[in-house]
Amino acid sequence: MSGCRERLRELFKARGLRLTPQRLLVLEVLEESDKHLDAEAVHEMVRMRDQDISLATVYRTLMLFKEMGLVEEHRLGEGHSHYEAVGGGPHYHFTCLSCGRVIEFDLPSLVTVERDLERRLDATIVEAHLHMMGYCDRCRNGRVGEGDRVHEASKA
Amino acid sequence: MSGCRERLRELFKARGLRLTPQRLLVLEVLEESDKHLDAEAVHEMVRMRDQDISLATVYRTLMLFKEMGLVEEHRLGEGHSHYEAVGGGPHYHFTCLSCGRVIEFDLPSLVTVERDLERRLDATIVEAHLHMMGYCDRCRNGRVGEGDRVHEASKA
DNA sequence: GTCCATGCAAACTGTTTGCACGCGC
DNA sequence: GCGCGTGCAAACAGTTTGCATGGAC
Repeated sequence: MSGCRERLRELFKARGLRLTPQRLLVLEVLEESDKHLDAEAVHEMVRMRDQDISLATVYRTLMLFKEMGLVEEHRLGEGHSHYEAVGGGPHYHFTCLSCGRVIEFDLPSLVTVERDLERRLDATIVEAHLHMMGYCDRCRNGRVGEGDRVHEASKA
Repeated sequence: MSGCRERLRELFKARGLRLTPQRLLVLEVLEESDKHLDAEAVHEMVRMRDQDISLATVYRTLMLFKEMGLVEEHRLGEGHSHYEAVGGGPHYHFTCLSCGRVIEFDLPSLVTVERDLERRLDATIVEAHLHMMGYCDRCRNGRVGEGDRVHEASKA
């Protein structure tokens, strides 16, 4: 973890950026959570450790991290964004149209598809978002009540 | 086209909805354009035929059409939505990170992937959005100037 | 000491809603 | 004529920005 922090510090220095406590906190929160957090949620969690952090700073930090490639932004059809620290984990999403649950999954075969498409379009593909929607196991059978519209992102 | 309109009329009547000139215009505009239009663009184009249509009506109509399955909504990473009349055409999107061009493409093999995932998650999949990002042929070679951030949706 | 980063509040964008009137059925 | 659909303007949510102060380097 402290090794990580060293690399971070260099990453920032290289760009003439400063590694402030606020920025560290935002990154920590994102790395510790395996859920998709929206800006508001990040703000709340960060505030539990530092009362005085502002929502604007959270937004600025998330945008910065996105540009630096440390964080990914997802728009899963709702009116706002969710953020996730980039890591080895699965990168695609399934949303249940009934209970709102978000399930992450991996799909190695999509890489083949990417290669295919690159050739067809003569393009370079940098990123792929796959978003499936439908009804999850819980809702197909026992049907759970709506309302727990949480991004629990159970890894599959 | 008038046959289409007849089917429409029945679709609406079945739900106790009214087929107003405003609703017809919105649908016409979406069907005539092969681009992805955002609400504002639809509003502008509709206004060329009826000055008095309001943006609120456009939004309400788009939402209604989405629920009826006549129109699809896409959020391609920008802060707002784009709409497209559903048709036989390709359904997936590639966005060029340099010039902003959006290219639509088809990908029949994704259906196999869907089946796979349904089994793995024990879920029913209703819809799939695939959004690739990278650099298009024009930008990889000749590099076009940024700025023409249009949704031209060249079919591939 | 320099200059980037922050907090605050106000601005802004895209979208939704309340309400009285108008028009399709 | 009944009641859905409309236009208008105001409300709303999420996000961005201007500015003076504060803190990393």
